[in-house]
Amino acid sequence: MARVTPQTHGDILAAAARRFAVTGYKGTSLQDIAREVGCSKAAVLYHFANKEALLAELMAKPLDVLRQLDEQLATLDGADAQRAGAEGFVDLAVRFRREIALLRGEFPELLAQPAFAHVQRISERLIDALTGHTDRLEARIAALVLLAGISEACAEFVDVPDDELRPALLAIARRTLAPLDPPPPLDPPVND
Amino acid sequence: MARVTPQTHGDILAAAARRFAVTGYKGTSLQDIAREVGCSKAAVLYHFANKEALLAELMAKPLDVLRQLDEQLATLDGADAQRAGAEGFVDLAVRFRREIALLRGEFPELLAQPAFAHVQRISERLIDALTGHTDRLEARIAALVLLAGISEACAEFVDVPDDELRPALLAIARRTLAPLDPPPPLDPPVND
DNA sequence: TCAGGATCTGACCGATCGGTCAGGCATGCT
DNA sequence: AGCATGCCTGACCGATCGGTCAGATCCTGA
Repeated sequence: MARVTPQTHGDILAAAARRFAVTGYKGTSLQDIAREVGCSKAAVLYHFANKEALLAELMAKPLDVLRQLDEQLATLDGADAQRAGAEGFVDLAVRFRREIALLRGEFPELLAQPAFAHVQRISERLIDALTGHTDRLEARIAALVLLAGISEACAEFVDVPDDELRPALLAIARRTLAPLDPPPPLDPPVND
Repeated sequence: MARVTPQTHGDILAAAARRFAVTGYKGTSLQDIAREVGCSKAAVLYHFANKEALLAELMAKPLDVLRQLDEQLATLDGADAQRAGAEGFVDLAVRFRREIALLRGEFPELLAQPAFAHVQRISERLIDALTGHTDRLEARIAALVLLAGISEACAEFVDVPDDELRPALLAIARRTLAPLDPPPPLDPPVND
């Protein structure tokens, strides 16, 4: 057998990303990953404590960026929050679209895993920002449509270059989000 | 002949729908379903040939409605197709949101199953209709964002009454879809 | 040269998966 | 009564899952 160097760690990570993106987290076995790398399943578990650790390492960077976006949004309000939330999430989604692809709707279950304990609350705050911190039902629905749609589109159009995907998604986001009642920017909106 | 059969068949179907919606298709075992019904796993497999047959029966009606929508869209063009596609899909998604919820991102894999062989092509034609049969990239992305977003929103807001969810989604769809009423003469306008 | 750590393997584990099977228990028909 | 049929069960099957383990192989430094 091909005896390879410690790049195996990275190889395993890359193979896992590829398989997860196609067959999902639950739908991908450690055997699948090992087969794609060309090593034994035991080798995979030598480099990673368990299957969840693999996922956690794959998602570490995007989760960190998401956390930064969350912090930034906490300082904004109204239309500013709306705009920054949309742009921030589009940037994040485009940049990490391969990582997003591998979550493929397993979100509800994966969020229950320890590694993603905080993501649920962050995404709720993100939706809140996208509504401009209003609580109108349609605004909340629009925000969720947008987040889920962008995620899915990024997973689907992995091969479209960033500089085509990003402006397209930004234009879509601008249209989708309901404009706050006062359209012009300089008016501080009222919070409840 | 048709004896007064216990409602076990329907009970199993309902239990499966509930479990699938929470833990997904792959994430739900026949044991789980049997436990929720209060019968044996073998009883589940007495009423349904296999796990896939359970899913197929759950999705039969929504799939039929989707097929009807596909037929209708084949007769339309341009803005008509766009409008009919959006309204038709919103209606379908709202009406069958519980069924949609149970697909929870397992779409890519489930579509590979025999029962859903044709769905892939239908959804491609639906996206095409939502673009007004243009092939601009942004229009295609917008259509996919909308379809995926609506599906997810319907799965998320299962408890919102139809007469609130439907108009909200229609308004969102109208905003999200790129307008093609003024036919694109030359270059699309550059923003920013 | 050789010790020792890093890397990797095959064999194996218990659990659970989807699915099969023979038979038990009612009930209704003749 | 006797029989057939619909409904359901527990026991069981092979496959696969995530994960463990003892040891083989490699590389490096003393």
